[in-house]
Amino acid sequence: MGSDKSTAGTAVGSAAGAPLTGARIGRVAAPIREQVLDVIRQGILDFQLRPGQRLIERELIEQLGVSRPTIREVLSRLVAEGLVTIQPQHGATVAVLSPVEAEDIYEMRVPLEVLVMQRFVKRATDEEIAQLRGALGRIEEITEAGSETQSRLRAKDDFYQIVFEGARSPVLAQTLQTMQGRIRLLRATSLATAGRPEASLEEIRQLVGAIERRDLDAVAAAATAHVRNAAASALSQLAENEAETAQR
Amino acid sequence: MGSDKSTAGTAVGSAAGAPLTGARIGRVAAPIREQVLDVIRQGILDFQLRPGQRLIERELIEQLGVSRPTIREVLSRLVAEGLVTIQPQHGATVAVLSPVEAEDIYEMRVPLEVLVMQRFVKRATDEEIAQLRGALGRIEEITEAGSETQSRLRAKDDFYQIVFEGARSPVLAQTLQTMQGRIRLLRATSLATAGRPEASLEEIRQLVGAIERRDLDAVAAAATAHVRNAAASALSQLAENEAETAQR
DNA sequence: ACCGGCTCATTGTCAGACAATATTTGAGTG
DNA sequence: CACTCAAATATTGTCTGACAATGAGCCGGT
Repeated sequence: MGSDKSTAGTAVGSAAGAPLTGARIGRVAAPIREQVLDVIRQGILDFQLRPGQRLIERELIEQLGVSRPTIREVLSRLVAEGLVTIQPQHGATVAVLSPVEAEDIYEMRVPLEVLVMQRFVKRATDEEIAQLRGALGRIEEITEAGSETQSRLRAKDDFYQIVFEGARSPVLAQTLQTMQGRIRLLRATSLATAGRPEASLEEIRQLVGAIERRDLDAVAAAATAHVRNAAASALSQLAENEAETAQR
Repeated sequence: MGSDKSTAGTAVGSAAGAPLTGARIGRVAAPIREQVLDVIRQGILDFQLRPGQRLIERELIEQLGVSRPTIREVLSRLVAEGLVTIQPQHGATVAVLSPVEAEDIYEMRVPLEVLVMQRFVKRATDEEIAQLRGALGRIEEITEAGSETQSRLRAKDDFYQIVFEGARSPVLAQTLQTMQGRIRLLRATSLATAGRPEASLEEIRQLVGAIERRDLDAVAAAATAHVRNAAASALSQLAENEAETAQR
């Protein structure tokens, strides 16, 4: 199964005499820990690893075929991202987002998302704006087809990816990306998928329209509305879940 | 010097027969890597480690008396905090903040700081507000005494500590704390200390006043002004420095 | 049926090792 | 004398193996 070990190790080695060609494309260096990081993060973000689930080092080692130091480094990184919690003598678990934290994150997201969207307006090329329109189109398709949550999430990720690129602010992008990751945790917790795809879509349409018109105020309004609505939807659903759980 | 090794190791072990007393207070567990993390972070924040300086694993190991995995874990964490940069096959250096990044961070800080201050107004106890006034007093003293940059920074840290506590939003607090850390890097880069202590002090006075009156709008205005001015000052100084360096 | 002790699972930390790559130094040449 | 190429060195990336210490669950005794 997971015998990825060989990936980096052997491969290129000492082939023959060809002295110049052997380099560049070989690209032996695909830092293992980056790969591991991506795998686990994706596992969390795709809900394969559920919030609250324990992440036992030995198991991860076996499944991924890497060594313990690597795993530990990766887990540390994920802690920093807020996707994993470590209890001192007890180990790592996939983070569980409390409603209060979720609310905070949404509240922080509002102004930051306004900022990034306005940046996009100011800095993106026409081509990038066109790409954004394209990404919107894909979201529309998926929503109309009533497709899986997974693919809609992915389409939205693409959308944001374009925004982040065009906004030319790595710091802002990274912060927002982390926040969105944590919020996705929430979605896993509340099983949600907060089924308001149509409303959400319309908000995004508004947003893209405002961006194309380069109307900063409208952009701010649309971004604010979008995040606020998403927050309201997610939190109410969460509250519901909470109530149910409590009743039991 | 750094023979902290013994801290955890020997201590409690297998003393004699006393079966019950050995526990609790002993507190053998002071996670080494947390200590290491604090030491290095503090080193960076106190300018002992200058931006751009290389952080060679072997040296850190020798100086701190811990093992390599520990060091690497800590460095990873610091990367996540934005205080350290790692270039793939080349190692870690203390992060250097570019003017562009700095501007971004300040811009993000504005709305977040408004948020945290408003939260403080809404959630802090009267006692906490009084503590804030006290912290302001200490900043005043230090400023009037024309004391060292270091102690003024520390006093301001205390001030913010109270704000973060009272705002009851760990997520927000952590984000802002990280940002402030990165900004402090900037200060080290531009040697700065941005000598505008009086103006800054007056702004903080305004802020505290608004908080005591529980005037949310005034709080927002004061917080915005404070961050904006700090940004302007820091960035202009940075630009100056840049120009000088370029001339040479 | 409850409490205490014991075993086991898991983490925290270390030491040492090896390969792969970047940087620097040095030597040879035009 | 400047420049290019090759060897030597320094440093990171990763693995293996080991041990102590702590927390959790189980089992037997009262």
